[in-house]
Amino acid sequence: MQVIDEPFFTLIKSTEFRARRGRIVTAHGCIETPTFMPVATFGTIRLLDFEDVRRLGAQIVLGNTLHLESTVGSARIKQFGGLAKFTGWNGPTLTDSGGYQVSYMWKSGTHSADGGNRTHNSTSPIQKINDKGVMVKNTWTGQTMRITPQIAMEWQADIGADMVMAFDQPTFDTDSLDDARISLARSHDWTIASYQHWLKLQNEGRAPACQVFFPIIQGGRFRELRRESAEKMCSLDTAGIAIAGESIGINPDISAETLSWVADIIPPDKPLYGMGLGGGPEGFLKAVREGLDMFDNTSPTRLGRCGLAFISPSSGGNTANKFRVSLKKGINRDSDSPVDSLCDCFVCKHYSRGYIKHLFNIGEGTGARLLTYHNLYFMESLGALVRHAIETDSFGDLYESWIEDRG
RNA sequence: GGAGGGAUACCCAAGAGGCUAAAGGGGGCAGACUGUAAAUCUGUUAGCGACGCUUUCGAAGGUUCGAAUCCUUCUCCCUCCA
Repeated sequence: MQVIDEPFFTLIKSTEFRARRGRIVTAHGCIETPTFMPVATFGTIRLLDFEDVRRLGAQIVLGNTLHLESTVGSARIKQFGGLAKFTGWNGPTLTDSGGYQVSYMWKSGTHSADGGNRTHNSTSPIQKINDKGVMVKNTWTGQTMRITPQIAMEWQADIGADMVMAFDQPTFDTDSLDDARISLARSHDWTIASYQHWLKLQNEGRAPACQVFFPIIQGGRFRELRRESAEKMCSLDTAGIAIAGESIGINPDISAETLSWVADIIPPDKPLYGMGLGGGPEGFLKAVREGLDMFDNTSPTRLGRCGLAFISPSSGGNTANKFRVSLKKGINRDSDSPVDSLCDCFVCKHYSRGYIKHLFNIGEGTGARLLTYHNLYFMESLGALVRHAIETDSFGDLYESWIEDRG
């Protein structure tokens, strides 16, 4: 692993609102921010290969520690020289710890708050959660796996991504203030345990020298908890900061509000990563406006597989339709128009809506592949537009042209 | 010419006197999709002046309190034998 002289994050330009232009330097390459990061949960972007991923403009991809450990295994990835080499991507990578999966798989069963412990139904693969960690049934092998903050960081050290995340516990938006406090306290304990153990791993040379750690701000829908969490997470001497939870992942306005609650606490020299930031193009623009530098979301890939494509305002995209069009709808049967009239991805250059509708009708996976490619290209292009706009002091104009003023 | 089998909603296909406006698929339409238990899931799919009414299981009659279901005739399709 090469040694890097440059700082991990450089703030290139601050601008109107809180939008800012930055650059992240990793051992596997630079990342211009703000940027969208495609999700390669199992070490692959579903239906694409990494040649596609490079071509569509991705700068970094995500892997998920729980999914990788449950399948190929972190030890084997280490033998291959780390995630970037193993997958052939060879570019910057980030791994999520699995904390999110634990929480939402737990939540998907019948659950109730119970002193920070939750009772659950038997269909959930999460067998037990307590302050020390989690017992999870491996969905692929059926084996029971133990996850603690320490174990999660060891797996991430071996997987060897450029950026690793704390093993946290997301606060549910539906939690009462008392439950949210309990959950947040555990999340903080786990994050600090994650960080301390990761520092140890790095000192021992088990974690790559150029790997960096991100703690995660939680706190759900409570301003005071969000601020408390931000203070605590930012007090750690880490290269970056992440913010997460349902209120980051779902509604763009709530995401933006949540970001605004903590904006003054985030140090300007740390990149801010919105985990699973939802809302597609709208979410992206609104979060950038509140100072977000990097974010990921599964929607471009998942929606693409389900027949939904992102479209720009030039093709009728707006906040009401979430900048989406469904290529499965009958109205597209006779359409020889591209998915998006201004997009210059190979899908929009060569294929019509009618043809893609036909591919979905016959159940041919190529349709899903084409939309996966388009959607990721779209998000990466939007990132490039945003960066250019910030550089040329026109972010406000770009924002207005996409997000209409609704009173 | 003779002997069987069949016809059910947009399509395929269950049902063999009341619990059937009619299972299940497909297709259509609508909706959802967070750090991917997801190329997935959910709802809906005769009509209307909708907690009710009207029409509907190839067609026309009949039996019955009640028929997609039983009987008669007719139409069309398939298989086998001449």
